[in-house]
Amino acid sequence: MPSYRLDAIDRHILAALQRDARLTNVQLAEEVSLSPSPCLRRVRQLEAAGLIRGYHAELDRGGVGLGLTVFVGIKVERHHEAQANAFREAVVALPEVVSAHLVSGESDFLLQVVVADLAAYECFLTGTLLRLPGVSDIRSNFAIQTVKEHGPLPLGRLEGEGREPMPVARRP
Amino acid sequence: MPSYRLDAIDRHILAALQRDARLTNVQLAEEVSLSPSPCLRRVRQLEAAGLIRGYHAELDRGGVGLGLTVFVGIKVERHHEAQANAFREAVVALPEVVSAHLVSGESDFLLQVVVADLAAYECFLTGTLLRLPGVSDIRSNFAIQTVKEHGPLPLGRLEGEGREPMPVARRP
DNA sequence: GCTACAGTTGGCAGAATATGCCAATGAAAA
DNA sequence: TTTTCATTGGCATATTCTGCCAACTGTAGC
Repeated sequence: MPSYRLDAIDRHILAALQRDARLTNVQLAEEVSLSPSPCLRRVRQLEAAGLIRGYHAELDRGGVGLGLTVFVGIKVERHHEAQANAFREAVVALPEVVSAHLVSGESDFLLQVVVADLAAYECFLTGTLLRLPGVSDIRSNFAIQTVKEHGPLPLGRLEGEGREPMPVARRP
Repeated sequence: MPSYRLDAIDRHILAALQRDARLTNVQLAEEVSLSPSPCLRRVRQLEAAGLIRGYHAELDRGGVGLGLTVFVGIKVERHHEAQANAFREAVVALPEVVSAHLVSGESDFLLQVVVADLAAYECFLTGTLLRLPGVSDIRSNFAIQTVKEHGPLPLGRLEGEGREPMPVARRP
């Protein structure tokens, strides 16, 4: 289990696959100035190391009939640890919840919820969210306009083009 | 320009590609119980209709050295429309900003920002965000734990398995 | 300076896949 | 029933995937 170091080519590969996950290995190899064999090997290594967690199609939410995105701030009663775990597990299992983070600040959790319309959200809020274990307060912020979405991670911000810039641990 | 209607097979295709964008067309065809030819044709149609906006690799943020995610609420002075546009364009151009929405509620905009660490965020906040045009207030909520991320859109919540459920317009 | 060595690369070949074309199928309209 | 139209499945060819092996590069040790 060697600990992993990303060189410039690895970052180039990650950036390219982040932009277009359906690149052919031949295309990818050409983009990063490598022949297909070592390119594929690097991709497999990045996958095995857990740096690439998956490949996903990005869908048009409005187009598939999911027109409403809501950012939901939730406060929970922090008395029991078991209750907090129950809350987390419940949230993970909800298909309408696209992402959920424990955050600092006013709310304890920040959820991104995707539903068809306001009626569906009302149903989800009163029928599901408000009944989750330990919830003490919910604040719903509706997305009125999407300015930017699914932006790529800023890999360019890591380090220059140095040889072996950054030690990276394998999956914890 | 035929307006688009999703049937059960289309939704199945979308769900599968959302889960794993590197599925082979042969695998995808088998999963949706179609032969490769019509399967590929449907995928191409879904892409052309704009329902599939792209395919992206999901990276491990910590693994690539981007260990800090911050949700940033921003209030802007709403006096000039031109100023609001300038703000939007500036935000879109920032690589650290992974997503940005105009939202209802306390803040006007909600940004998701990804940086290496707290020092990088301090630099980004004081050197970039606070200097954006029209910003009047900024509230930073740090992600302490990621409970769920990149959850698939809940296509199952759309309609039953009816024939031609839902009219969908082409790209606006 | 020279040798041994570890890691990486590039090329090759067989298997699998992508993709355009055409006939066949099935359902709705006349 | 017949016509029409959209969709499907199969086929052939070009491209790609992927494991294997030899060559190369840079480093450490002698």
